[in-house]
Amino acid sequence: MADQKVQTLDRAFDVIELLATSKDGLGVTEIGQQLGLHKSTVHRLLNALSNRGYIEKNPRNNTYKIGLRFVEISGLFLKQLELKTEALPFMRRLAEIVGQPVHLAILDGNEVIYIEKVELVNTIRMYSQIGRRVPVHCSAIGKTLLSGLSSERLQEVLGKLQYEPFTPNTLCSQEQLLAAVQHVIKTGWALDNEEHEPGIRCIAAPVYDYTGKVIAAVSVSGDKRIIHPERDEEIAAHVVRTAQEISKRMGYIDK
Amino acid sequence: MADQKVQTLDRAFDVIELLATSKDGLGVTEIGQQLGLHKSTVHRLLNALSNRGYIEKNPRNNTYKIGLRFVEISGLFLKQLELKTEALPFMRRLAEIVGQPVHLAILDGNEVIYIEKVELVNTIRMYSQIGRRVPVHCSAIGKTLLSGLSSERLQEVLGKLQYEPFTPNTLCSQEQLLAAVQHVIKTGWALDNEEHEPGIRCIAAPVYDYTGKVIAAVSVSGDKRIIHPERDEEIAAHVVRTAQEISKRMGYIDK
DNA sequence: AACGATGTTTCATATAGTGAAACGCAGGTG
DNA sequence: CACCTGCGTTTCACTATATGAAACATCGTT
Repeated sequence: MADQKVQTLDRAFDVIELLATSKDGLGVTEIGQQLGLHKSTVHRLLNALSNRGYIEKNPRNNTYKIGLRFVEISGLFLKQLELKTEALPFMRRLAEIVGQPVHLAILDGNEVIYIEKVELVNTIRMYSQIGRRVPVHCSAIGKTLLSGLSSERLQEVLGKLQYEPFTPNTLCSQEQLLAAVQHVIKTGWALDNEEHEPGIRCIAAPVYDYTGKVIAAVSVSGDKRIIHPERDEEIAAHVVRTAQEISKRMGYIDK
Repeated sequence: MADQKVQTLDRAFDVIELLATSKDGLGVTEIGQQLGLHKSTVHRLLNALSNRGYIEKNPRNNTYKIGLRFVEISGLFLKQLELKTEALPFMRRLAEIVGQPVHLAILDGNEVIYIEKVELVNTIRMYSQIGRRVPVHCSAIGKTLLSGLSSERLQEVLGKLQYEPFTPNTLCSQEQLLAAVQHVIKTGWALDNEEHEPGIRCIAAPVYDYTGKVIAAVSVSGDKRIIHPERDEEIAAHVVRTAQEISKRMGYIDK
């Protein structure tokens, strides 16, 4: 049966999860009392787990806490995570919810590169393609990625941009773009209000990894009649949640 | 017996550790073959672990990999780590190896604050005290902590320092201090060559946490006849190793 | 010194975990 | 299309492992 239990494993992880939420470490008897296990059972499990480093004993007061081996296993796992692989299921779900194409992109120098894209069958064909570069200053994703830069690096990038006007709405100055980036920092999401293509609006949010850095941005794009200004907050909420879920997959630890 | 095994736990963690070092996920039969376990045993363990999220199954190709629950447990643990608690055993060991007082300090604005200190019984009494602030520009710890700042923040701090000369060796200019900080970045450790107290030399190295940021510095201080220039590389190696061990405890993931 | 609580160890016993066997399924081949 | 192979999944008789009651060791408190 797929949901068959293994009693010893369940007990061991009950112990681990209890210790993970306990700040000061717990003793054998205390753990047994909180989990309804005999103290000799707890003692045996703790010994086995500490032999492998998943739990550590404080010999001064005979309390146990989570061991470094958890961090090591987690680190091994995080190191080999592939953003696109982790992101895809969440992007698909977002595409289904909003009914519009979803992109994942990163910053490369002063440009945005799309690295993943999900679109449903009967949505309008976006010009965007995986691998395509788009300008930072007039994309929601660009502003989002800029929001993750240090102030110094941001100034450097802003100073190098060309501010080519694509539409009447394109932000054409450093001041305007800086204000937009600050808005992202404040609200947690960015808007492209027909700034790159006439009739196309876009909403994006940042993706973080375990170091707390912005590593990518995820976005929804579509015709202005669908990504209508009245729906901005609603759609932004979906995009932000998707970005948060991807961040969690990448090991981001909430403060 | 303290090293008594719990077979089921050991088998489960063998599976976990195999998956942690396998990039693409493994199937039931493959895991069984590599660990010398029957595939029905492996299947049961995988099911139990995936029910709790410690392992995840890829339903497309029936392979298993480490699950997000490991990252969550690790995150819970890392969030509540206390630097001083984790650092103390390593500081004690360093003090025993070098035979001199060992400090742990952080940056507070433009000053260094000692937050922990270990000294052996018969070492010379340092003026340093826990809680004491010392100037950034003429301490090994100060230069180490400066090395962890962004370029912009570093310039900001360097611009605000007073460069009060404590000894003939004190670095008295922004250029000198910047060069010293760049030396730390390059070599991984910093030297106070009688820059703060006549006759006292000091060697420090940076401590990182799981985000990859410099959160503290650890140092050894002593009389110049003991912390002799001829011993700098040797002592620096010990200090760097101690800082690396503390970093590892704080969840730092090596690249 | 006595007591109480906790941690540690022992060992008889019950049951949880094991693995052999069988079955289901998917992909490859002729 | 039928057959074969390998893998994943499930079943169940059996036994080896994990359990917990009891005893012992240790430590802090009175």
